[in-house]
Amino acid sequence: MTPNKEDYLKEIYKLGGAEKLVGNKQIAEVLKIAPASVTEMLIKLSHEGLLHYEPYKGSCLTKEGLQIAITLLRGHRLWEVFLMRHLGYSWSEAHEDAELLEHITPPRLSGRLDKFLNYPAYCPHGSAIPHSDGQIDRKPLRPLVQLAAGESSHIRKVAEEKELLDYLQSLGIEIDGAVTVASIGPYEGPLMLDLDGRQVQVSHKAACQIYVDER
Amino acid sequence: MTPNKEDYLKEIYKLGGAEKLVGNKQIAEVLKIAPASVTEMLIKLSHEGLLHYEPYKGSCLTKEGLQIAITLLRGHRLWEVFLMRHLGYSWSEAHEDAELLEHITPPRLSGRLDKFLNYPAYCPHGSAIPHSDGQIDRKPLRPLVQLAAGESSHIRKVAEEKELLDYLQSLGIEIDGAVTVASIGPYEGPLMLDLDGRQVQVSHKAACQIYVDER
DNA sequence: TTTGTAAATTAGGATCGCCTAAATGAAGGG
DNA sequence: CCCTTCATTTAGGCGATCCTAATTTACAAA
Ligand SMILES: [Mn+2]
Ligand SMILES: [Mn+2]
Ligand SMILES: [Mn+2]
Ligand SMILES: [Mn+2]
Repeated sequence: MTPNKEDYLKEIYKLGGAEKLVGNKQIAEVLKIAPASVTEMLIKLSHEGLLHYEPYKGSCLTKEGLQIAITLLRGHRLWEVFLMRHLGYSWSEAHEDAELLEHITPPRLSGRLDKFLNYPAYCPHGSAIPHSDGQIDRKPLRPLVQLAAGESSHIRKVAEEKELLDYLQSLGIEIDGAVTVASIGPYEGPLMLDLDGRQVQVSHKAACQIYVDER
Repeated sequence: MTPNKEDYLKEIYKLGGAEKLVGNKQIAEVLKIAPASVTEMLIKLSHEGLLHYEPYKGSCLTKEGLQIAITLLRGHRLWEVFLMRHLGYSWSEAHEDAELLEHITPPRLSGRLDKFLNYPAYCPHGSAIPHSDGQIDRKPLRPLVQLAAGESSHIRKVAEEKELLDYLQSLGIEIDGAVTVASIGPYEGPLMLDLDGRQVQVSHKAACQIYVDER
């Protein structure tokens, strides 16, 4: 296992590779690697038994590949908690450095870090932290953009992308904070939100990447 | 810069490459890489301006190479403090995992870790932690094995090698602890030490790797 | 059914960091 | 000063991972 192979597995997982076939194109895009190189690596990973590869169709993770992806996500999210809680990192900084730390986090380290942090259930961006046995507590969520004007809910998760994270943090958006959609601009216009009495405007695109409780 | 190039620079530094020329043989040994491969890499690193390479003579670090080596040592030792102080690692475990963490520790991270740890001066094994400007507070030390029977001093540092660390920690040897050499076995025989009233026997080889105050 | 388009694969190469085996240089003892 | 020995370098290769360009396949619209 090398850091880049780990990233292949992790990204395939994030693209839904635990349930369905993921196309090479998407993998090439998120990893910023030429499609031809992705084909090559996928064949190698399938020979290693980490994923099922169907030429011209796509790939999905095997049990072993899934295990590696989840272990990686666990390390990533635990580090994010540490970096924000104890070192004063911002949302995007924590995500950035955790991207590297995740690759050198053997079970001994993630286990002790987990204990030190008092077994956090979620990363600072709201994603569930897998347990050491690979179990993940999922919560059903829907994008904020699906709420109708006047509807209220609680922000539970935001997508992890540097620019988005900096944007949302500068707006003062917080995980588990209450939100009410005051108004929705027409033609994918901005949404006006009420956060604990504070009025905040967010773009339609950002609202697609913010998740709130379902129902 | 890649992790292995960083390790070349770090090991050259530890072999004295900041002051004198270091031979390829030694570098090959500590890195467990074939001498031919070392030659090749040294030439590459010299083209990158990180060290001065004199064929058949040896190498010494340039200012830039030294900077990288010291930054690496700083990250390594700060992580060791964190791992032992907060995660309950042993001497050898801390050294092992820090070996990996050091390579993914940008200044932002080491700076904040340093602050979180309240600016420790030494790693758990007694080596000085370089400041962020590269400054290192040296203390003059001599190996314990140089003490005469009856002489007393304080243990300030131990060499960082897995087996040695496990051995010394199992004996209850501690940095900054008082030590008196009770007796010295003949012909490189074991030393009997008095540690705060406790009698402990250590091998000659180990006594070569334990450092106490000079004079 | 044909065909255009996007996705995927194949072919051919480059670079990096490592290896073994063979050749060469340096340096001290005789 | 020569020779032995050990350190070092050179030569030739290998596997991993990435690339570009060319070709093939899949799929859906016409
Ligand atoms: Mn990563
Ligand atoms: Mn996160
Ligand atoms: Mn290292
Ligand atoms: Mn140390």
